[in-house]
Amino acid sequence: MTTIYDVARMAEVSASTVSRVLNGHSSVDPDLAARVRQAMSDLDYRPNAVARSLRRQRTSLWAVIISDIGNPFFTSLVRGIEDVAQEAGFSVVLCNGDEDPDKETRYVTAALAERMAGVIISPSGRPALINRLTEAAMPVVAIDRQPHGVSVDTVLVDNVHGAETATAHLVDGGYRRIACITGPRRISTAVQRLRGYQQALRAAGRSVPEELVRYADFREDGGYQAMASLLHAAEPPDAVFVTNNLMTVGAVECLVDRGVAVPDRCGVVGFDDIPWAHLVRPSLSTVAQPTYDLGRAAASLLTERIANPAKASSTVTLRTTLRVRESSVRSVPRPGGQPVDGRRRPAGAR
Amino acid sequence: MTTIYDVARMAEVSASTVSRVLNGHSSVDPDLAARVRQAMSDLDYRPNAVARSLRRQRTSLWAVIISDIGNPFFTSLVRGIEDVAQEAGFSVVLCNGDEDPDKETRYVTAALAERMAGVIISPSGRPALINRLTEAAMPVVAIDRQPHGVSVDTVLVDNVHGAETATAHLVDGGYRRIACITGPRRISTAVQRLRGYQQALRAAGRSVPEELVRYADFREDGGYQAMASLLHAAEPPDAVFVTNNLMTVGAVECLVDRGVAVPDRCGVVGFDDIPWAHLVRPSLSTVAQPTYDLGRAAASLLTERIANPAKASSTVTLRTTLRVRESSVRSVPRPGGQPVDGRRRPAGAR
DNA sequence: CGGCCGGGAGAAATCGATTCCCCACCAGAT
DNA sequence: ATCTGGTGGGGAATCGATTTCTCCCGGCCG
Repeated sequence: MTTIYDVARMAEVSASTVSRVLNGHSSVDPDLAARVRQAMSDLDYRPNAVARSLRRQRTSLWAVIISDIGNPFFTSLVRGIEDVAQEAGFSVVLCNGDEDPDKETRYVTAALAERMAGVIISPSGRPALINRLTEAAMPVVAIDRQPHGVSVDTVLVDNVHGAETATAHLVDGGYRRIACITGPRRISTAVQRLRGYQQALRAAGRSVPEELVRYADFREDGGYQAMASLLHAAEPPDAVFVTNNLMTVGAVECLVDRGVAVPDRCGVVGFDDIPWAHLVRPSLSTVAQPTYDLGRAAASLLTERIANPAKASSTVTLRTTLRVRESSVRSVPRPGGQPVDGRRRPAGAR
Repeated sequence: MTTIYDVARMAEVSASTVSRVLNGHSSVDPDLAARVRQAMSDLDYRPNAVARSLRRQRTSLWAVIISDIGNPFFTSLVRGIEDVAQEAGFSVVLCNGDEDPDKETRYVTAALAERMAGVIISPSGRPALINRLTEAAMPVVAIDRQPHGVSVDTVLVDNVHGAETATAHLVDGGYRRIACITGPRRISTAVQRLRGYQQALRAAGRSVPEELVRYADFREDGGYQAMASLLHAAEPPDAVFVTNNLMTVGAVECLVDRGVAVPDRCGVVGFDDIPWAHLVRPSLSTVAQPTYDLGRAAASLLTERIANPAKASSTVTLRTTLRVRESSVRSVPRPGGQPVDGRRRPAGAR
């Protein structure tokens, strides 16, 4: 592996001069600079980023710790981050926390040990991890979820508003008993989306049916179970608002399995889009998050934080968009009516 | 930031001893070791991985460069890699090449500059990138696609066999004019899957209908266009084998848009599973790849290569599994018959 | 004409951990 | 009692870049 000294020897200058050419911090005689550049290309010299990081006490890598690589929510988010990072001269490495606190801890440890330039994290667990980062003076941006009791730059969507819009859409569609499947009480997004649902019902002059609210785990199977439980209620719902994409998939599977026609006997709106929402039959109405822009916003906050570690932390909130598809629009707007064309399987199929 | 010298001072030993305790390479007096460990925990000492890497000339990070973070093929692959990496004491960082040669190049450059311990790459472009890695003596494993003209450890699936099985399944189902939508000729998987299709037809005593083969780009839209083109053929196909997941989605969309009933007027089998294949209506028959095991196999090869850089490179090939769902099984096995219950939309809907 | 200023380049210190080298010490053998 | 062999631990070199310090030289001003 060629070093800066090899280049210096070949160009007949000192290593200091090579470094100066490399970084352009100080002016160098054009002739010398040309010789150095020639030598660098002749030797195919690649600076050792490890040595540079050690001396500079910072790297040019960002760690992006996401909670589930399989959740499509993150794919365009990551693109947004990457695009901004690249403009700012950073490289992005993805760490798959996988909703596993141990794994998440390991990646936070690695980010600290490797002295990465910054961390963008979608915090799945308790706030202690974020504290470890901030205590070590690591620039951090939290994304998607608001960490409790920690002062840190955060990027969120307007969960309350998005949930209100979705619920209001179901109300407008003539659905009368609207249920809600939400996530764990300790997670801010679950709480806020539930609140939006409640506010929309109250705004429409309805009471909030506590017996139609289920707390699940944000996973596909949790959505399935919660939907099954709702169907066993004394008076089952005729519509459901589900607060994340994987649980929406589970809920729809449950409805299909039980032969409940969507959207006619039960309307469905989910929070957070999925890429194949239009392929699923019935296609799913969703509250789409501006994932690419979330990524860009988080990355911008991180660059600012790195440039100015002392600045007060801020929160950026972006708006969601309601995407109305088939699952929330009755083919014939007949409140309480019979299914019209909803069955995709023989009745009674399990 | 506390260093090894702070620990040494507090424990009243030399830095060498602290290092020995840290790494356990040499035996240290138990009393001293205890003092050192106490000091490390008192000071909350975290070794600086950058300094360690510089001295050791290697890091404990693997770069996994995938061609498209949005393709579900990679999600469980990455889990397989992570599980093995963790056992071997490595951390995995994901790099999203995004089918963009420039991005891929940047990540390869970063992996080299950061002197990462190894690289697992799903090569999207030309083999020059892999050469840059091997020339720099970087341990590399290629996954999914066989790079041309480079000697490198590789993990593949048995594409020919998988494609044969899928095509044979369509033959057995009574389909008579079976088309194939494959990928670019320069990509090994596209070629092999096409070959499997051809072999299965010949094995069944059929001729290979060249006019029913389309070369597309492995993207959703490419699949859509190819399917549209097939439907315009003089004698359209009554079944299609599609050689990757995104193109399968596109092909099915096209069939739905044109009101062609799946599976009755046109059977579909795709190569490579998608997580929501069972939710799409009709649910999609696919050739599933053992993605988790592919990841494990790649990671194992990489650990071996790192342990023994001189060993001859090898190729591991894993078997695929045919998942038969609705899209390839006629509700009534009536070769050439009319659609039975296939229409999900009014005929003629675009 | 002399001193001061500033630009440009080399020498050397530095970042923090690892590891080679060597010394001190102790046990066992001659 | 001396020599040998082995072990444990400290000192210092090392990894490869950056950055400070220092020196030299030329130009400008008093």
